[in-house]
Amino acid sequence: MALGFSGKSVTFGPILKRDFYARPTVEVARALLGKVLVHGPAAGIIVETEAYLGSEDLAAHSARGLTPRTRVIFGPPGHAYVYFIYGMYECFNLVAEPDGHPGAVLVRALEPAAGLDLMWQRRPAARKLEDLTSGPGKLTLALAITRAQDGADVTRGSLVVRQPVERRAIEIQTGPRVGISQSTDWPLRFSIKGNPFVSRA
DNA sequence: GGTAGGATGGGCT
DNA sequence: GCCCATCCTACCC
Repeated sequence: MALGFSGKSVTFGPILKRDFYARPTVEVARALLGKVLVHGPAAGIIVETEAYLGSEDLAAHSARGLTPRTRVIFGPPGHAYVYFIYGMYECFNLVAEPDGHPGAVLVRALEPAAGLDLMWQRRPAARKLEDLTSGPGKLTLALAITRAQDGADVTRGSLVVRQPVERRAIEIQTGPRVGISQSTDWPLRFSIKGNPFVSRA
């Protein structure tokens, strides 16, 4: 069973190629809404993203420069940046911008689209469908994305982003990012307006 | 309906 | 030693 934006079934189209990611981070963050994140048998439609810029964005991990943890953000686009947070959770990003230029898009929420049984098993704390993947730590649990995928090429392999077969018109809601303490006023959070799987209205 | 507080460990100063 | 790009539970309307 697969859900669409309005409950209709959705199948998956071609994998997004590297040039999709090789452009300004904000463009990538907006363009990812409605695309399908697939990891093995589990998949979800991306409904909420945040852009983290390389320069002057003090909320971005890359603001402190290239370190062992942040090296992937400075590398070629179309790769996964996965980091460990609050001692318990992992967050999944897609690297944007040309090689050598930092920039990453945090995927904050998905609409479950495939592998629902697996997701329920991996998310025993979830009480209802809207709880399964409506947050950055929730969706990595549901899709079994861990630091083992840090640096993975998302244009090939088992962790990829696909075009939905049916393109639909969506309205993008823009606002400040969540859970940060610096650069808090920048409008770098994007979501599909009205989608019930967004982490916060 | 709402929120305060705790869990838990890696990264960097 | 402090700061986290978070989530869940308990408890209170």
